[in-house]
Amino acid sequence: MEKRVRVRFAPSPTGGLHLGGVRTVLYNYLFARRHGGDFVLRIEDTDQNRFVPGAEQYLFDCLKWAGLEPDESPLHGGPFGPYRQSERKELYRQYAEKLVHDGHAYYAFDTPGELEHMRQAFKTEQNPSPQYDHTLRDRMRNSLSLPAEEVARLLEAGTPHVIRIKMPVGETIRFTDLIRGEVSFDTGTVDDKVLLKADGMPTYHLAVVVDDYLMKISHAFRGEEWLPSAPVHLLLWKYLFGLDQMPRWAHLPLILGPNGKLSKRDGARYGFPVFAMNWTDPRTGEFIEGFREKGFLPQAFINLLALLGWNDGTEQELFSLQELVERFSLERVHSGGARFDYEKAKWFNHEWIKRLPAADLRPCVTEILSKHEIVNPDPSLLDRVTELVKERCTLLTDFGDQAGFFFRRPEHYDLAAVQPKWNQAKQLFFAELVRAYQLMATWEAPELEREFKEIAAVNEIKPGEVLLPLRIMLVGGKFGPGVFDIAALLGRDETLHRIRATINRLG
RNA sequence: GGCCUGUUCGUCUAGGGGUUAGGACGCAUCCCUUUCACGGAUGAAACACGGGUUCGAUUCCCGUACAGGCUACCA
Repeated sequence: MEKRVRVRFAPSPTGGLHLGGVRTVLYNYLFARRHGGDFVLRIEDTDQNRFVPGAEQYLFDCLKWAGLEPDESPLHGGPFGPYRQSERKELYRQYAEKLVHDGHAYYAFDTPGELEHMRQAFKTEQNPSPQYDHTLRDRMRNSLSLPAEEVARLLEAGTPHVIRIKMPVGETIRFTDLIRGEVSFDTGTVDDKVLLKADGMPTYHLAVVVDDYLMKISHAFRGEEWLPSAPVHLLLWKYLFGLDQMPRWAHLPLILGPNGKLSKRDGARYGFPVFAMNWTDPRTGEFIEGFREKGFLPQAFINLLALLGWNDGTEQELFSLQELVERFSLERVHSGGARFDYEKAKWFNHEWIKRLPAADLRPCVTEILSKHEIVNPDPSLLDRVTELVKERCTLLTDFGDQAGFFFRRPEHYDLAAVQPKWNQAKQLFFAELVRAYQLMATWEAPELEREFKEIAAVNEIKPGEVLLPLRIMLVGGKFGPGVFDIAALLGRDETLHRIRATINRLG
């Protein structure tokens, strides 16, 4: 049977989608598209306590914005559904029972209190966090330590219990990670992870193995934080389905913040977004800023994330999603963690704003302008304005300041920059300029500039002395593109109006 | 503490037994520009440390240091 490439991303809907999460999705997506395979999204809603309303929809909204929509998911459906772990609950128990039956797992009846007691009792200087492992399991209450009759009686009585994997001793587990090569573990150092919880729900360890098998996943990418539990998963594959069926694993390097692993709190602390889109946790009211609302283009967001730990070996840094699909390869993913640099992130965004034509930017710019109470701008004017100012916009939100004055008269004028040097001569100059501009046959930037300079020459005024005042008159401050370009786009009536109005203000 | 994974300019990285160790962000200086940007030029800035292997190690091996992750009936 043909082995198809099927990659899987399995987030938990606990709220928010941070940089590392999006990058994992991205690499999944790129790999799947590159190899003509399927991108499967499974939702890890195992822990009822941490399930957050609205979080799943938020997740899909983020993926949609970034252009990384999966082929199979709770939302899209697919041939191997359901894709929500909670809806697959019934599936897992039989596999856990099979493991018990085959001697690879066991029932454990220890209560949370007893576990806590064990951790305290065996805690030493050398071993600050004792594990439920082969050295301790005989002293706990489980089907390995208890007499068979006792176990049967407890089970019969419906005593709450979990199923734990029985990690073997003295075996070396090896596997080849797609990114870091051969990785090995000594089974004796890994604890007896819970596979099936007392509420009947599987833990990630069991669920991911069972689902990857049932959903015919061929490649699984996840964060490096999962590496320590890889031996558990590998053993589960060996016991349940055979190692030859196991997907290829790739453990992605972590994304680091200014100090240590990037956390959602880093955003507020250092002033940059860490989630794809704005997210407010309904439980705590905690708000985390998103790249989208901060003014990032999805193209830039994808681009910067892809380059955080990967490059194609050339010096190219700007890639469209399509180009990434064509060039992506796991072999070129760096194995070390990458520190997120907001300055570089902004550079990517700036580059994308510059390279996108005005028409592509139109929806974003329109949205930004509407926040400045500018609605229904003339599309052709909007595009010309966008083209003119985009090179000075690093974030989309910059269009508010950079383009707003084309559609609405400035509210504030930096008169202080003009007033001290304002005099009779300049006043006369501008009066003459207004008269001349009224008579001009055309209204193009080069002619406006020529006329301006001629009048300045006649009045024996250096153009530089009246250029800044003109700028203040038109845009209100010391910013914006070339003054004559602005005047040209503003049109004759509006330009003259703003000049006259400001002259009056200057008295 | 134990286990796992990493380590090239401040940051992202290229490279890989012999290189003037390359690029990008950021920074600095200059040019262009009578605003701010864009663009152009130049500059400062790196192979964590110690052993080994080798004619030769930044590159391979072993240690050490440092960093990060994991060490839950969370994922």
